[in-house]
Amino acid sequence: MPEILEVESYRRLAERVVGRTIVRGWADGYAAKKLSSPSAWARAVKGLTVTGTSRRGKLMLLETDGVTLGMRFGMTGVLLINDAAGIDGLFYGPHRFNSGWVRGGLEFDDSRKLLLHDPRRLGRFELDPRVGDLGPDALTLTRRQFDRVVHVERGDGPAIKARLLDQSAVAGVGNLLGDEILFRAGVDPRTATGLLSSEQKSRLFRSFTQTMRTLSNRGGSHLGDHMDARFPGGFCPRDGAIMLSGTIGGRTTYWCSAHQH
DNA sequence: AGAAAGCCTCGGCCGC
DNA sequence: TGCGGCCGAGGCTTTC
Repeated sequence: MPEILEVESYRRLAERVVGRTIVRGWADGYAAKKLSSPSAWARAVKGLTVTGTSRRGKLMLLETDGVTLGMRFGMTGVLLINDAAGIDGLFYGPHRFNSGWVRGGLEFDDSRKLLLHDPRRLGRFELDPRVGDLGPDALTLTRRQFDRVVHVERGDGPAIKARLLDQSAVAGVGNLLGDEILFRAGVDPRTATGLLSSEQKSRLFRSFTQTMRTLSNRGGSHLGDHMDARFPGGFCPRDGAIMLSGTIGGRTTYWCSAHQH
């Protein structure tokens, strides 16, 4: 569930702890999988003061007076802050809170806690993450940046769907946003990136920015126009044609048999 | 029971 | 034929 729009909402939530000092941090073996050990998180974060928040694609960043703290949410991770008012957060996956699903977090000097709630254990904490490995952020992608996203050095390149999901090309597009961008642009997800016509590229860029803006306003990556037809045997909400599906870029992909070509 | 919205690793193979 | 890099498949993990 967490694609770029969800992670951006987590970042806005995390703004509430800017200025606070971390008195304690903890992480289980899964949340700390990218660190040298689970205790490395607790050691590194203690005493840090949060100076700001940031984000690149699906990677959320807490800036501090020391190391930068990175958080990834995998497929089911949600960021929560509990305070006197109780659990405060957004749910996109299992729509309930289970304390057994809290994989790690931070406690601040005002006793609030920032929690990683993650049933499937694919969320990760990082210390000074390598933001430079990621492409430009999808929420602010310019046409110039997009042209590099669809640029292919040699051969025909990967399917455009796979390229859109490549976080080193553009950071933040997940499976649902990728399908929605292609659906709105009327482009077949299997099209080799290097074989896209200039007209298709233009349509894709317009669709890209429009999808980000529209779904952000609607409130989530799962609120795209094609979602109603996202099941085997579904019909395109735009023209009524049968939807096709298959695995592209390693993920289940749905597209319209008529208007996406 | 099978599939799931992220990400990492590995191995095959393409192209120079 | 050799090598580096690209690209796709598979695995992780738990839930509904």
